Amino acid sequence: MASETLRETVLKAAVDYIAENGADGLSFRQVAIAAGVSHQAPYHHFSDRKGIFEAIAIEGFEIFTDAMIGALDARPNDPASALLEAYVEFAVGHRGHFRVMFRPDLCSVSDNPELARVSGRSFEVLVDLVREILGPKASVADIRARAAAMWSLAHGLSVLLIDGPLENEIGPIKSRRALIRAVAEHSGLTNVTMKRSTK
Amino acid sequence: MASETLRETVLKAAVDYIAENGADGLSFRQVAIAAGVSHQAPYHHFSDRKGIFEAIAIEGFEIFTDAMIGALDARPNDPASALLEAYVEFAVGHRGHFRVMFRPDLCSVSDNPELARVSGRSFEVLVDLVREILGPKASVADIRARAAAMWSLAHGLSVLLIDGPLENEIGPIKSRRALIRAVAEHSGLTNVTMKRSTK
DNA sequence: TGGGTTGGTTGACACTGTCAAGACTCGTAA
DNA sequence: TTACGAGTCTTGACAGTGTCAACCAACCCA
Repeated sequence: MASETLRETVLKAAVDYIAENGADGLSFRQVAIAAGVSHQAPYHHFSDRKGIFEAIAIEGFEIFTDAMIGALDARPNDPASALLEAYVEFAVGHRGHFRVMFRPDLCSVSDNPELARVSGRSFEVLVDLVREILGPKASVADIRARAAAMWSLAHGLSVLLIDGPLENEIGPIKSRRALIRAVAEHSGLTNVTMKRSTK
Repeated sequence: MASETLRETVLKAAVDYIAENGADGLSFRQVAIAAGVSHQAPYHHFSDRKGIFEAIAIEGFEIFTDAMIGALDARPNDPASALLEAYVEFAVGHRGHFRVMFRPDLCSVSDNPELARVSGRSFEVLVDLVREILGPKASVADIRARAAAMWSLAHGLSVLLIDGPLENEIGPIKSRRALIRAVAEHSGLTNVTMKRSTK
């Protein structure tokens, strides 16, 4: 039990640090001594520095997937907007996780099967939605392109928001939700009607 | 002269390293000894580790802006697509620069006026285009939202491409240019007609 | 009772960014 | 010619980092 709490303590401290300062200055040792434990103790819970990032990413993808599914369930008649909003709100609200999840130099999908599984599950939510939007007659190429477009828009907006350049250039953002909706409007990717309903 | 070449050598070596391995493992000392010089020599050309990243970012934004302007000049009747393509191609072709330019933890715009200037100039290219597309009657809010949407789409696609997850999930990409065009098609952000011509 | 697993410790290693001080090579002024 | 000062590079040191190795203290179960 004590071990479980140490693992969780380390994880939480790391996520908080990354949300504030970015992932790169994170010190294995500092996290340990901040948790009141020797500099080597975390090694019993994480294989190495990378192991912490992988654990953060896995936790992040699980929260992320649930958030997207929840948003789609809550707004079934505006699914693309709901997904976009859920994506960006997750990134902003969990930037400690988000900053790690898409950084292959920190946590490689090819090195960790569990990470590959949960990140794949996230992507499936998007692809399933695209299939519903485009209908059964859509080509694979179209599905890929549409998924890439929606993912790019959501991901780009998220990154530009949490890393700061967007606010830096277009000025302070009063309502993030209003901006997301306006971006969605202009993109042409939302406001869609389903071509069929699955399940 | 010899100093100039050392500065350039260090810069080039750093960019190449980052393109391969990401920015975080970059070692000031390794770069120095790889250039055949003492571990302290680069300090006469860069104030500190951050100084290298700022120099890379400034160089990157200059290339970036030129690339976008060149693409707009080359395809005046399809400017939004031209910009999107130029953005993504720059990111892929100069990933060593791109990986640094939008990382405020590595190079902060607020700490370096020159960096603020060149990054602002890049953004102006985008906003000028949006103004042309939307016409003189467009509201500020619409211009902001449209610019944010185009930037997000381009930035997101770039990040997902160079960091790998896109190819990881949708499978191998035969023609990057074809994918970019398909993504542009699916979004309503390209295929626009100018509402007025400036200059 | 006793051995093995689990979770923790201390100590050491090479490597990092950075500070401090010295050395070499110049062009220019005395 | 000589002296000097700026610019460039070197060597040496320091604290902090990730990681390896060995040791210690519980605890569970045969």
